[in-house]
Amino acid sequence: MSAKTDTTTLILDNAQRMVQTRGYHAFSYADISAEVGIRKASIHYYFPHKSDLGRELVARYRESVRSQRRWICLQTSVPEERLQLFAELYRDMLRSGHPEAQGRICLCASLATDLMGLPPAVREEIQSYYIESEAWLAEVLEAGRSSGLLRFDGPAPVQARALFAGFQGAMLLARAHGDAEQYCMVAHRLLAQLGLPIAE
Amino acid sequence: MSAKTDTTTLILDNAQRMVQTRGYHAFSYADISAEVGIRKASIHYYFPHKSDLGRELVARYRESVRSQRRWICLQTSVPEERLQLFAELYRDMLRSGHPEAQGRICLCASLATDLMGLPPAVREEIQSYYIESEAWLAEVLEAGRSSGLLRFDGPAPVQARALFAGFQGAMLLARAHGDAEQYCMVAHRLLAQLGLPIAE
DNA sequence: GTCTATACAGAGATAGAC
DNA sequence: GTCTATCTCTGTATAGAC
Repeated sequence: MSAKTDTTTLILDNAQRMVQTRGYHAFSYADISAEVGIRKASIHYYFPHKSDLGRELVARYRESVRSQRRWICLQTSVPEERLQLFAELYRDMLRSGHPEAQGRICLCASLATDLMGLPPAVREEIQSYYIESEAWLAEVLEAGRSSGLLRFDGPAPVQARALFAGFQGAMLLARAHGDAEQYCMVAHRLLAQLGLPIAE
Repeated sequence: MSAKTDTTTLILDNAQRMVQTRGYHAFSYADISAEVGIRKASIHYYFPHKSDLGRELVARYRESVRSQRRWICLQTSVPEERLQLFAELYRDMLRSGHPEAQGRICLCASLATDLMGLPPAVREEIQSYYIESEAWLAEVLEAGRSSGLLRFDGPAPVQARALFAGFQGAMLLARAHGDAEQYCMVAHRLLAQLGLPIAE
């Protein structure tokens, strides 16, 4: 219950939710102001420019997902289970929010759309997120193949990127269809193709 | 050489390119004005509201892709080859533009990010696009499985959605990595997983 | 059809008081 | 730290002349 409730965190939390649901260019300092309960000008005290806010948003998100991957590695050392738990991170994002999920997708999937219209500093954070995520998946895939539990051809980094692309796209599709469960079905299928026994 | 060059088409072409590269909220009537060479106010003659422009954009795109799918069906009746050609539609989008591809992704992938901040009429067009595309892929997949050339488990519509999600996500990733060829590698891997022989 | 001119709202941002 | 006040720029949209 002792969640951090300092102003910086409140601003970031609300900004992140809005980017995940509406995109970078569709939220403003005025929107945050209304949610957090302080005036527009006060937000500039914490984040002088919107690009500062954007960069910090991605940096924090990267660190958060990184820490969730570490958590996954503590839970299990079975490659299939690690992939399954990773898929569930994104499932939980889609489901999060009020009763009927509003549909939050991966922060970086949302930002990747506007990529070309984003400050360079933000763009680089996004690229790093993708590189990190794909590298982790590649490691897990390779471990699974070595142990004979996963089956796929070609280099693990390519398979990792294909799997990751599937997750990112599945989030977009699930939200467009207005049904978070569509994500789960697709994720399940993607993992099953790797030779996973029926799980979850 | 007799491409339509009427003003309506010019506006739509430029607007589409900007949405595909920057997103819906990151282009304005002023931007189009500069590209097409008429004043902002004149654009309102063709599209009174931006939402009118957005709706027409997706409707035209839907029809265009629909017609390209028909073209694919005329080229070949081999399921694997149809999937391959479909994947190449998106590859060509990523590559299109000036020498070094600027990275145009699927119009609907771009719009799907801002989905919640879009006029309902636009949102419905996008959903229809996804439903159509997935239905076509499901048909092709089922035909391939029947003929013994493709291998996958479970219902074809789910596999179709997983494949489509892979394409959409691969476009996002390829652009984020700044390399359209990454899309090709992922698309190739996605198709190979369906039991395709090494092609192209 | 295309123009000039203008209205109006919202955006990001700053100055300076408390 | 947070406020009020203000600024400038941009975005969407309309009116009316040509």
